[in-house]
Amino acid sequence: MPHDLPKTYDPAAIEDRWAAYWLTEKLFSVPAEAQGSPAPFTMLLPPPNVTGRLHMGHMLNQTEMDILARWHRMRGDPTLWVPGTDHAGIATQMMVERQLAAEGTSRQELGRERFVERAWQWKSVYGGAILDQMKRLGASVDWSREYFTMNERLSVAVKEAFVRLWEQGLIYRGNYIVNWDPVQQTAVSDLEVTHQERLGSIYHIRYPLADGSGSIIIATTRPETMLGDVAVAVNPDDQRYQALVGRLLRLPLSATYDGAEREIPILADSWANPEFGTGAVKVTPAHDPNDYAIGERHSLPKLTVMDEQARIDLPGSPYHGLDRLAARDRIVEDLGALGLLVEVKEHSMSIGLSQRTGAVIEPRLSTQWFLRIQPLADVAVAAVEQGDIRFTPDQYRKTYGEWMRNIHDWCLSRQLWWGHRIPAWHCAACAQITVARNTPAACADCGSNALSQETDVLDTWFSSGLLPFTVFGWPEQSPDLARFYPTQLLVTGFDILFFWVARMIMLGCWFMKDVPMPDGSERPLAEAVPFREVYIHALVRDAEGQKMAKTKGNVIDPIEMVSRYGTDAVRFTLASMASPGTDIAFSEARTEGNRAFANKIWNAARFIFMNVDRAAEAGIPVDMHALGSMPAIGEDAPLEAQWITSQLAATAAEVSRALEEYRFHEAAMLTYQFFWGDFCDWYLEIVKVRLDFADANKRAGALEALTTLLRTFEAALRLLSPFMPFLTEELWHALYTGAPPAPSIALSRYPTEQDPFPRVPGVTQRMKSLQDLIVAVR
RNA sequence: GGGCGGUUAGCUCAGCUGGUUAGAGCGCCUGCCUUACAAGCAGGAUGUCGGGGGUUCGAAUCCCUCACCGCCCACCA
Repeated sequence: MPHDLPKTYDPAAIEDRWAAYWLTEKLFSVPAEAQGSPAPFTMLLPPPNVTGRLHMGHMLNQTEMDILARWHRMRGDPTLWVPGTDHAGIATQMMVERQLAAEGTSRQELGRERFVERAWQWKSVYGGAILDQMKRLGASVDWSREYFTMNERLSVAVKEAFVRLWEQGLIYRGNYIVNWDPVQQTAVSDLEVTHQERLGSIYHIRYPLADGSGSIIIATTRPETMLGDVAVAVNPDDQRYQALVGRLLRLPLSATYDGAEREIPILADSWANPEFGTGAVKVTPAHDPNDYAIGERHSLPKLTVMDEQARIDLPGSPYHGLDRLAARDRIVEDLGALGLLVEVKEHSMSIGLSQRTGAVIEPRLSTQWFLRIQPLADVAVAAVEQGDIRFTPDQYRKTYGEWMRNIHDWCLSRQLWWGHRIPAWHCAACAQITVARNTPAACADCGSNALSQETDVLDTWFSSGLLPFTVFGWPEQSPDLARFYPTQLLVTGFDILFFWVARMIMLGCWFMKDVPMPDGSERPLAEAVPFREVYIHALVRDAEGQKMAKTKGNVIDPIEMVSRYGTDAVRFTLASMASPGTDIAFSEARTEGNRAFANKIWNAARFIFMNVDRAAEAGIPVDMHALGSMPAIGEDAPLEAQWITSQLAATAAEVSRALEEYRFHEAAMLTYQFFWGDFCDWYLEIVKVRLDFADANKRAGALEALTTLLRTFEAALRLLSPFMPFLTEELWHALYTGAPPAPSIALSRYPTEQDPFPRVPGVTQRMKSLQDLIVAVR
């Protein structure tokens, strides 16, 4: 019997069951048809990496999105929430390599083809685990539309996007200085480099003039790069050096690999800062971005002196084969022996580290593929400035704008094996490049068939940046694309504002402006944007407000929390702390409190069901399905009935208002206060005395009270449902004794200010007097 | 070097566009197994809202300033 609930709420007993039910019944699948119906509410789930497990940040993200999705769905909006996972190039490749290392083998030993196979195996195991965890959290996504960023369909779209950009002249390939990760041996973008303040040394080194008439002292933090020096620059306005400009220096140590000491010029360049060091700066175009720029300005040669692993690459030299740091020590030593090391000082500097591997980034000259970003950035700036995309909190609009206005070309290529391979083919005969959607039979230039495909893959964020339209079938003009693009809202963390949000805006606006509207008209920018709104949430920290990190050992596993307190309690905790713009200090104590809240609701249901049963025993069964057609609460109804229904209406209105502005904490607290404070503490206590079915004289009143109680409770469950989907689903079905009016409470309607009960004016004041009286008596 | 956020009860945090005795959870104190719930009920204590100055009839809330904490961005050897 559904009314026979255990005394204590046990989430584990019901959550798996409902998660499976929502899945098998495909409750949240949305067809593309239904033209002319209300505008859909569409969201794209930020795809988790297939590298491992979900963390608290994912759970916060999914909780917020799920609350909004369920709320919109219950308000009657066709709601589509698309889930998926990301192949996460570097991150996944590293995991697989680590796994191989544990097996005593390596990527190189396996070869590209078999390595990629292994990566796919990894994906099916760990990608699957992540999806299972999402299901456990109750995310009301449309599983029929689930994607993986390297699926065949998405691969086609990625190639199409790349080829189009190439055809538009926006992609170029060239030898430029890039951020090089010597551990993964790949280029990474500026965003993938994190900077850390570290105390190092600055070395003052004497470079003698070629004619022996004197010397100049340069300052450097990376003496090993002097092997690739091609000049020394001084500021044109620097009085100290004006006479030396144009003269030649003999580069120390260069005789060891060049036969004789190489002569390099002193040149004037305003980059040299007279205030810094000695005012004279060595120029190494192949190993420093600033020096590269100087080299370009003065047409200097670019000498590469390090290999892919950041070892000195100068055959014949005593430094050959040494790691850059070992080489540094050796060079400093040698300079000292030569009497050319003038001074070594401690120096605090910002050092670039690879976000993924932690390796010190080595600026390196290499051939890479770039996207000319300015035209895309211009459109992306316009979209936000015109208000076609709105940020919450608004401060991120500014952050975004500043980044977008100072953007650099995007290095798209990665020297990895796991990822979308660049659709370009090199001709062995004429060395030309053929970029094509499908493997070309012959070189587009000379017709030779000696073609080999480019070995580089694309930056992961290139494919994920296309997702808002590729998930809906682009480049096909599919019904999904027509119906669901642009998406309504993106919910994500600030950590991927530039990586992902900004890229989606650029690529979405750029490609979609060329796709006509469903009626054939030209697409305005407001309809080309990938989403109309962005809600950016903060970080989930531990209870002490510390950032969670494996090294600190304070990482909280959401799945563990869920199995201990129930998904609803954890969700509610996150929601009740999710204030826009503020980090969340996840507190287990608070989660316990919310588990108590779930238990409170559970027991309120038990009390109500007990009375329904008592009424039935007294010969007055209540038909839940008939409650909707009962007259509304009138002025002749008891005060507490008028009051609780008014409170419900007011709360429903306020919750909706809070959710409209993404004030999750407020929405959650409102439901909490209504349910516990108003409904349980006051209303239930007062109504208890009326529920006397034994006394025939009181039966009419008792039945009326029970009716209002049931109607209010049923509406309260719906009010709470987006926040606590499992518990409310269970109780809602129980309330209807297993025969509910809809397959799920998620498909019922959200309470509004009018529905189910209109507010009664003045009742709050009258109730307040009664409450004051009762408190006084106590 | 730019930019942003924070500083409110013992702890973790709310307090939106300024308005009656500043709130929540947990913790603490007192009394209750009242037949929905001890993961509960009733009651209680606790805050010169970081310091200073200003605007206002009125400021935790707006402005200035100082202090401390945190974050983001940036090619200064």
